[in-house]
Amino acid sequence: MSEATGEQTQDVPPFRYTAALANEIERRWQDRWEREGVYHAPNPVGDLAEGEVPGDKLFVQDMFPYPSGKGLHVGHPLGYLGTDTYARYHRMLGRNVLHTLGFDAFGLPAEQYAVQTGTHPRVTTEQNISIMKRQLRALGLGHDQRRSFATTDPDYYRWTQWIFLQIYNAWYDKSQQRARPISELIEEFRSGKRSTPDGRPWDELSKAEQQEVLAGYRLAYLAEAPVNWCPGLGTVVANEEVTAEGRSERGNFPVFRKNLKQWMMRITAYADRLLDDLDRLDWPEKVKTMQRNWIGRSHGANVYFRSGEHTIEVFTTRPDTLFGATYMALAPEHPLVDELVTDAWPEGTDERWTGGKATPKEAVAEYRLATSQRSELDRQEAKEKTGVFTGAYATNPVNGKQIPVFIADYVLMGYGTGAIMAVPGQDTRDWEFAEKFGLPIIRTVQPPTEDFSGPYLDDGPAINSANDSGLDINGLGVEEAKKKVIAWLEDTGHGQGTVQYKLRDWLFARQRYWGEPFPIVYDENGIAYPLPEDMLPVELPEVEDYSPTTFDPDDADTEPSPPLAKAKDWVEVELDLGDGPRRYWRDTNVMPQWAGSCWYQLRYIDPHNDERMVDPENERYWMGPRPEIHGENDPGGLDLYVGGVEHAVLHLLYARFWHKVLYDLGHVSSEEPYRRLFNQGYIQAYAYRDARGAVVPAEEVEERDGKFYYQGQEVFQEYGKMGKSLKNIVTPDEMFERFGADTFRFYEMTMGPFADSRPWSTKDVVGAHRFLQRLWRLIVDENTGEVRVTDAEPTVEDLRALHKTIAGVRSDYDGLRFNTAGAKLIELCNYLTKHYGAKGTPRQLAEPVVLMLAPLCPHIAEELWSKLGHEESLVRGPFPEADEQYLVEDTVEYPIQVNGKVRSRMTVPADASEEELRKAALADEKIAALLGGAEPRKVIVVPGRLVNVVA
RNA sequence: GCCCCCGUAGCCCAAUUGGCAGAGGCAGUCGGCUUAAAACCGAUCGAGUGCGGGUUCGAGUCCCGUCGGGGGCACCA
Repeated sequence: MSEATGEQTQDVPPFRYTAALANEIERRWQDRWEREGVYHAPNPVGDLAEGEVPGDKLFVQDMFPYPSGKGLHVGHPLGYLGTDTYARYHRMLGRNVLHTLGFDAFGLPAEQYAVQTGTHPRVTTEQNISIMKRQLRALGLGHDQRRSFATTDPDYYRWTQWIFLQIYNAWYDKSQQRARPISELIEEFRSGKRSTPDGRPWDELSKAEQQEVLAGYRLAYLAEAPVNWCPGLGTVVANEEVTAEGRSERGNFPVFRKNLKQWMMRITAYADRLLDDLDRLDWPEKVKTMQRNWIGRSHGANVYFRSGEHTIEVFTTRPDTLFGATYMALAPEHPLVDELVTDAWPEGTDERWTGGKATPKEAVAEYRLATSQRSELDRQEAKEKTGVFTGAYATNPVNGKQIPVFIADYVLMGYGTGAIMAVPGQDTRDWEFAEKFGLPIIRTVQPPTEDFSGPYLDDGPAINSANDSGLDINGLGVEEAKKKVIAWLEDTGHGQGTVQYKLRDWLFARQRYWGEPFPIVYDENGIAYPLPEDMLPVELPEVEDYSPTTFDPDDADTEPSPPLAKAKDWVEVELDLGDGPRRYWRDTNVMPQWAGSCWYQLRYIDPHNDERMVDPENERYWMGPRPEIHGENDPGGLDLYVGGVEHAVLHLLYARFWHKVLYDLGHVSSEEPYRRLFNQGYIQAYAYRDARGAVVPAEEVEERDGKFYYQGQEVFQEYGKMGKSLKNIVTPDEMFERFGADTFRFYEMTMGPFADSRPWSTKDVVGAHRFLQRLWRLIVDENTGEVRVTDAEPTVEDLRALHKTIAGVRSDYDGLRFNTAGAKLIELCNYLTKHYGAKGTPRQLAEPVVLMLAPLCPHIAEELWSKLGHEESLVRGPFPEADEQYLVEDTVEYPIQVNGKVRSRMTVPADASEEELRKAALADEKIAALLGGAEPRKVIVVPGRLVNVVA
């Protein structure tokens, strides 16, 4: 059986472009590229400078990969190949291109492995990085390797810590809308320009009191904050890491709200700028929308409702509906509830309001207990509105009406003021509540129809909205009505216009080992001290056990104890921080994984600089604003950032925040890190399950007549991510072995639009392979290995085909349309094969084809280029230019339509005027016959396209 | 529940942005090479654009409705 394969290979011509030959070529060129440093991009200054740099530059970046130990599947490199192709194209055009790839190497998998096996996470991480580097190298990526690093390198995280200190030592000056050094704030306090909270002079405050005041301003601050404590993991998790069911995304353990002292980042100070500057970015609209929703700015008003001697403050985005407020609802946790609740039910209290209790106090206590016992899941899934009356009434400021005050769990303490004015006429939740509790419903916006039922949420003229104190908004639209009501509230002292955000401050601490330690120590009184720059980096200590202390997953009354706390010798240090040698205790938290990826683009620019995070001159060159190219509003940043849409909110928002702080403090010249963002699609794959629902190996499934079979049994197709559990993984290594890297690259880049997700199909890869074989054969004799190009002059037809392709391919590469660029190259190759397959290709045609292919398939292109007699690598071009004279045709064939349907065709000179086209079309026999002598009503002439006769 | 994206040959995808529905690949069919085969070569077949309306001289493209697939957010006042 196996003998057959041996005979097969004997028949293959010795110099055919096979996988084996491809592999040999690829390895050889990868070695040469590395040896010659062809992808090195010079900097203006510093250790990577080589004299004058070209003014024309391009900074391309892929989203930071985590070096997983599992190795890559064919879906992973998609983005890297896209940026590589784009970068190569621009490098060939003569631009200075910065493209490299580092590793976001702190993270949980290595730490969990350490917990299980005792292997140091650094060991695992370094192994994984070297595996990944080998795979990336085999793809033929044109990275400047000198600029690669991992976030776990002390040389890198030294600067992550340094940036943390910059943020810690800064505050947000609202009047100037920018961050300033904390020292300037202290000076304002000291000089009395700004008064302290209790009015005492600054220097009379104790150190602890001063620190407490400053903590209210610092952009990185310690706060007793409600956090998501997960005893099962032994750590606190961010909101984003908690599932809708109130459990940890990882491990699926219960998560409890608990007050703990934690590092926070005051990202909310930047909410407006983060929102407004989205307009200056060249990003997918989808991602901008997601960020806008996440920041969630809403304009509205805070309104004061008097209830006895208390004032209940509510936030509303619809102050125009104030006349329709028929009750109030407070979050059950609202602090005012205890004060408001009355001893007895007012006379005639509706039974539905009492929760079946004898007094409001009992009802409130009961309801609060019930609420606290319900899980997040229950509260979210509950469709039925619940609540109880507090016994208290409040006064609606616009009309003096007394309205009942309820507590209800659909009101959240964490949003707005934790209290709402309920307007059933214009709010679905309030409507449902009002119906259930028999509360009045007053419409204050006119619905479009008389028989409209339910709450009306859209715009319309205000009704029932006027009082005797000078407020009348009847007839006004929502926006105008809002403005007028806000003005009235402010004039009369009943409220004021405000802005609310959904965005919360960023919880910036993890109780883990494998992360950046904080450059902070505490004295015996718990006062925090930032370490001076010369004590950086604070390196991770060795520990015997990498796990945080975990607890019974259901025990909410436990406290975090991070692994670093176990390194006693490291935690307790004697330092001289200016007050002489004293004893301090290190912070035992580490930074979250986002920290390292918030600023890595800056380090790519100046990876070895040990004086600064990045030299300003280098930063300005690679990232500075270029208004002359990108318009006067250009914020600067990367020229192209490519990655999956899954990072639309968190990573991209956090990185923008850090970058803006660094900009405010004068460390960078760009206002945004990523000028242009592109989300590549995902490569997915089919998977198959048998009748029992068990997954079967996708590779062994056969298709017959639209049905699928595995070992003779019918199986059923589904579509999803590549992964072990679906048994549908295909690896780049398999593809290299069967076809070579260039074939793999070409297939992956041309199987569909870069932005779209699409299914992998191994059987289709052969198409790309055949194309490269054909192209190879145009230039190399398969039997002798000799170059078979000729000095023959190409025909005009040849040149038309060539230059049309050049123009198309250029614009496709520019627009990241690699699939259509590839199709155009195949088309040209097929044309050449047809005309010259038998007699050898004119050099004038062969060379441009090779050059145009180079961004997609660099190895085979280099090999052919060198066979064509060029000693220099084609990495820096040239790239063919289209000659206009071959792009215009002498004659054009026009379709002639009658009433939009093609009825005839004509060939006319390309420069025919509209009038000539019109005459020629009407003179056409078939058209004349169809018109039957009648005058056409209208003739539409679209130059270059068609003529349409309207009969 | 709300928001966003996508439905074009058996399959993956093009279509100068409102102007002749097909560039390219896979599969199929026919032929060549071969004792035979194909991860070889050549030729060829194939959809009126998910469905229903509308605007227009003209709609895959714009608008409305609907069905299907994917993604994001979610008692956010």
